Amino acid sequence: MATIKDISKKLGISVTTVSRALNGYSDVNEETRKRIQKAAKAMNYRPNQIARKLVSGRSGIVAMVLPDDYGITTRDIWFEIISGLSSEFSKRDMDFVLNVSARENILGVYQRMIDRGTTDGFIIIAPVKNDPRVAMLEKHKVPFVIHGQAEQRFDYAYFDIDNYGLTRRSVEYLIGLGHTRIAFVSGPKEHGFVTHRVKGYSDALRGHGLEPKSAWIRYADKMSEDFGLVSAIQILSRGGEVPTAFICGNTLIAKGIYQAAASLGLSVPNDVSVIAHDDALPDSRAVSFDPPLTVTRSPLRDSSAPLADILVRRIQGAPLSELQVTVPDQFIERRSTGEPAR
Amino acid sequence: MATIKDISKKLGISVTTVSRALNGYSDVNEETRKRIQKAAKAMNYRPNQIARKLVSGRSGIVAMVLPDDYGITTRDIWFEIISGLSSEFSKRDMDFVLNVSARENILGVYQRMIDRGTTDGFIIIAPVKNDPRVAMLEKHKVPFVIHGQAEQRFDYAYFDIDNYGLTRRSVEYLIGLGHTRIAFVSGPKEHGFVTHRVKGYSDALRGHGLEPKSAWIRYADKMSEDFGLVSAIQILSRGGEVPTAFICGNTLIAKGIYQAAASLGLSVPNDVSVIAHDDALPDSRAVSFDPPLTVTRSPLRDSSAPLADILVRRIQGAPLSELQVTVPDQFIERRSTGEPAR
DNA sequence: ATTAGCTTCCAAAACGTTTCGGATAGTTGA
DNA sequence: TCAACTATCCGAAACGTTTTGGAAGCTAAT
Repeated sequence: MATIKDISKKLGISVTTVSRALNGYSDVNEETRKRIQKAAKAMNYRPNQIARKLVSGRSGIVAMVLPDDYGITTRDIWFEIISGLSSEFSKRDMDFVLNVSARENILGVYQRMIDRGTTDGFIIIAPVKNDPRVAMLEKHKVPFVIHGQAEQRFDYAYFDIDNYGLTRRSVEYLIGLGHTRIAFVSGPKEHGFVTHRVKGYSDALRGHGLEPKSAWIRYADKMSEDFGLVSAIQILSRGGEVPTAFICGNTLIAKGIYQAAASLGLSVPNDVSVIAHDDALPDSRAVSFDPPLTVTRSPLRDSSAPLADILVRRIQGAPLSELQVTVPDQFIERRSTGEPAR
Repeated sequence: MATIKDISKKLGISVTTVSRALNGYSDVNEETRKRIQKAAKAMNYRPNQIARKLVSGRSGIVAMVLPDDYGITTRDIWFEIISGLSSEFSKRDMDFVLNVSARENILGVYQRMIDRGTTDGFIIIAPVKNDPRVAMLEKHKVPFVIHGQAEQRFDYAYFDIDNYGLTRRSVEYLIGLGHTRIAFVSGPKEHGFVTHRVKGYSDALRGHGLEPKSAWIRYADKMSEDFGLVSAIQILSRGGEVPTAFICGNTLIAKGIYQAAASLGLSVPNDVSVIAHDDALPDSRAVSFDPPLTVTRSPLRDSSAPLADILVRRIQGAPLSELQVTVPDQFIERRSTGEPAR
């Protein structure tokens, strides 16, 4: 592999100048730069990343650590995230290191990677309250970006959708249709996004003089079709008042609720309206539900590029204030929502 | 972070000796070594991998590139492989870089990674005939290991199960039970493992004076439940002779065949025997089929460690002859196979 | 004619290791 | 006593970059 020295020797130009020419510094004559670039291309020169890292202190390597169980949803979510991130970092000429390990070893993996010091930064997904990963990375001053918001604090880089607003708008929309009894089926309590969604849901209800009922708020360990099915049947077959609408943490839960409704002889949307948040995974398409599902939509795939950007800029030392991004989602009205029966 | 120099300075011992002490060379007094080790621990010294790599010429990084479509089976297979490999390399203090990209860009990704030169070696999975990835890596003399065997050639490192023997034994077993009409539903023709399996299947039949019928050999683009279902129905509802047994490339196909049998009012194993190859993915457990599925079994998970070993040794320059491994599988007789009806 | 400033270049140091080729002192063998 | 070993240590070079701190030459302003 050609090195910078080879170019320098061949052209009779100092190593310094070659380096600076190739790195776009302004203190080299445009003509010399051209010559150098031409030679570099001719000799198929590629900067040795290792050497570069030794002096710059950076490796161009970022990492993500995943649990080997399904996590809160399905492997499809992991895969979607992995795909997006790996290709985004690849575009930026960085290496995306993945480690999948047993949940109980994850902190150990972080420790080892931090110790080895080959990793410029980490991406953290599915943050929980007082996330120990965050604590560890902060302690060692390793840059990271969180997908989602874990804490009430705001001194870290994150990218998130507007979880609060998303349920808030769903509730407003349903109330607008005439609903007053609205259930919410979401994910595990300890996850930040769930907290925010519940708050958005509750605030919206209270804003219209309705008091949220705890029996109508369900927290899944795993946001699956099964959980949607079970929750809906439990909620709908309990004595007394039943909800006329369901808000779902994802489309899988919605699918379970469709099934529950069918099993109970109820129709969507005539008897129950259903609305879900849609991560737009390639496999479960809300539009091909029957009836097509009304959603708040923010494609998971769209988070990859911003996450990569934020992490890169964090590594370069950009101020935190620029690295805290919340994006709006899209509200898509379809046929799973309508006026309540009576 | 403490460096070797800090230790050297603190102890008044040369950098060389510190390095050699820590790396277990014999030309350092045991007592000095103790002192150095103690100091290293006290100062929380971790060798800087990057610096180490600069001199050794290796990066400690291996990579795998995957297509972003489902590939021949499901994402679960990818995830299983990724999990296994990433944790194996992690154990070896190496970084596992993953890149998921559109199928048509994969060669470009390889090219870029090769050019950057930060990758010590690659793992190639699901090889096809005249695989362009193999050609490219060979051309650039980059070490790699193949999961499976792609070619008739034998001058590359690979790890594989005995695909030929696996179908061969399945056929022998079924013939032993009295079957003479046996179908085989497998994966895409261009994949090496399919070729080998078909050969094992055909050879076994011919060995007993039976001629394989091309109508009873099915090649799936995607080894899915759907393909099993469709294939079985097509084969079983065709006029004339129908098979009394099915051999399946994986358990998903078997599941499809179970469903086809049920739909056609046929019983497993009374009307059709079913036997499959089982990669032992955590989600689809052959033992909980109804009836439990007879399989040739070789857990995909078990291939991670050997693959990692082989690649590491390839990178270190071990001779190819030691790096070509085929492992036997386990034959597990369950209740999906029996004597043919008449 | 001097100073200041700009453009263009470069030698050398630095990053943190490993490794090469000794050097020193003590011990052994003849 | 001298040569040959052995055990233990070390200086310096090397890996391929980037960065620091000028230097040289030229132009423009004073």
